[in-house]
Amino acid sequence: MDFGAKQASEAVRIFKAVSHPLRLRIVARLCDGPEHVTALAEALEHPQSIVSQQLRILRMSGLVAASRQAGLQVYRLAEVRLIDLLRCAQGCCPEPPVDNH
Amino acid sequence: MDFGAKQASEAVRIFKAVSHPLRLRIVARLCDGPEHVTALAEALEHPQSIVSQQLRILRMSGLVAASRQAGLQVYRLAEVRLIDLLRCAQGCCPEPPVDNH
DNA sequence: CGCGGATATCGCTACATCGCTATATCCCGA
DNA sequence: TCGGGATATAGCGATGTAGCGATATCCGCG
Repeated sequence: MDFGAKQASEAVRIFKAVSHPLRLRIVARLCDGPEHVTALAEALEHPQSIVSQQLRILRMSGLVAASRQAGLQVYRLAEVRLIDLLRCAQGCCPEPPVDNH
Repeated sequence: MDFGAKQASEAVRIFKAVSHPLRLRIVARLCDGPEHVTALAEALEHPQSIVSQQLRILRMSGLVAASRQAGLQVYRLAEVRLIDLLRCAQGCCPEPPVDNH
């Protein structure tokens, strides 16, 4: 498998963004649909300021995007392919045996 | 998609380890088979001390393992699921389709 | 033995990130 | 226009990580 230097840093952008338990869980939640800040903070049981801070990091990394709806700041996934990545990471990739070459 | 706090930190262990261009490229290389330190350092064009340092981190994170063969310290993948993860990251995450204006 | 290549570790400085509190900003409805 | 909920940011001390050169350790071979 070959990662060029440029391709590597691109992938690292993603990996870094989810290299934090709270951020990972935020992203995982957003995979199921948009949510607003306070709801995330409550669901994940973290202070609002921290959640907001991590959302900012995710936003700057391009993983999520925000838009205002009904007075609430709603965040959603900005990179759909994250779903595959997370699913792979989550399932511990139980399907390697399937493809026995 | 649901990541429990425990499951999240487990996944983060992996993500963190590859959240560094050099480490990512090392792991990617090891996906194709074991290699020894100096070969990695030369292939990736980095000083030996740095490669060794990152290998140490990867080793401590449990992503790679080392063994001595013919006088050389040979590193290999320790987590097979990394192959799927990297393949996904490589194929899915890096920049959007090449739309040549 | 002891040399020399291979590998690991150390000491250091610079910079990023963490978690947190307090505070600032935004925006809607009354 | 004002109050207040919703959201973002600033500042802080603590900790972590990067990269580097120098040096220490390991180990097979002659």
